[in-house]
Amino acid sequence: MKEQTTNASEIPQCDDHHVHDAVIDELRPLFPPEEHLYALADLFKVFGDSTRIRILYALFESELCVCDIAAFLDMSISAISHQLRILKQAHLVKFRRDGKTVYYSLADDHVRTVLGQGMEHIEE
Amino acid sequence: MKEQTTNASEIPQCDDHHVHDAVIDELRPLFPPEEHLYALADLFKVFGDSTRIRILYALFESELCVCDIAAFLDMSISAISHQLRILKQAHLVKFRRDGKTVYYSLADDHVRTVLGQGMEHIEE
DNA sequence: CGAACACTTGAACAACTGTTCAAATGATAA
DNA sequence: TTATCATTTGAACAGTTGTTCAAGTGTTCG
Repeated sequence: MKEQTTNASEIPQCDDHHVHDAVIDELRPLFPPEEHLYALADLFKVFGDSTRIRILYALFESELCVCDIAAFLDMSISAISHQLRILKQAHLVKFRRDGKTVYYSLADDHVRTVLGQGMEHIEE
Repeated sequence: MKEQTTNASEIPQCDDHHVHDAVIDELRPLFPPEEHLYALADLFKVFGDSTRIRILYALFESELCVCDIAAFLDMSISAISHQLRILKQAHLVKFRRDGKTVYYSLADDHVRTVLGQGMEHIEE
């Protein structure tokens, strides 16, 4: 049985590191800052829910109010509103208020690009 | 207090739908098939974890064995192996066995593109 | 003002997810 | 064969997440 390291500071290692150490040493300076990687994971986490994906595609062509999105996706207004807050915090959607109604739309074309890239990967 | 629909088949709706109904009717035929949207969310879900993001960036330059990835990211071999399985299932990484050692690498350039697109969104 | 409407928010709960630990598999060499 | 190394796998557990329900804003109009 292989010993497992419980403490993260004890680095697990292969017994003979031959070439690998060199590759890793070259890799380290090219590696993005940890904070960027966490931010990136958080961004994709927002895309990683089917309700939010469906909301984003609903907004693909034009802005919509919360109520319309809920009707279109056949979900409760509350559920949609909660998800819109998450999309808002991630700067994937923006909104404007007109009287009692709040209209949401995609924040920028970047959102469309990311969705498109992902869809390409799916469809191959 | 607003009534909430518990049953998803009862569609919540704004009282006056004025223009919105027309917009939605135009939207529906353009909307991607539900199965594509679920697949897309599942794909982004895989990107939506910092460990997996770090693994993918570790593989950005060259293939690595499980043990090297674990050493590089300062995590247990078991944890890395579990995540590699998820990445494998999503066709984001591929692998080859050489004796006792298993080498993992990015499945294709699509992965690099998606990561890059996401990173661009972060850095602005 | 008060009523009605559109939306937001907080708490609660079930469902899901990532890591750990322990055990198993696969491959090589003695 | 046995021993050892590299990796995989399953179960369990804590932490996270999405939806619902109920209550709360904010806006308009009479």
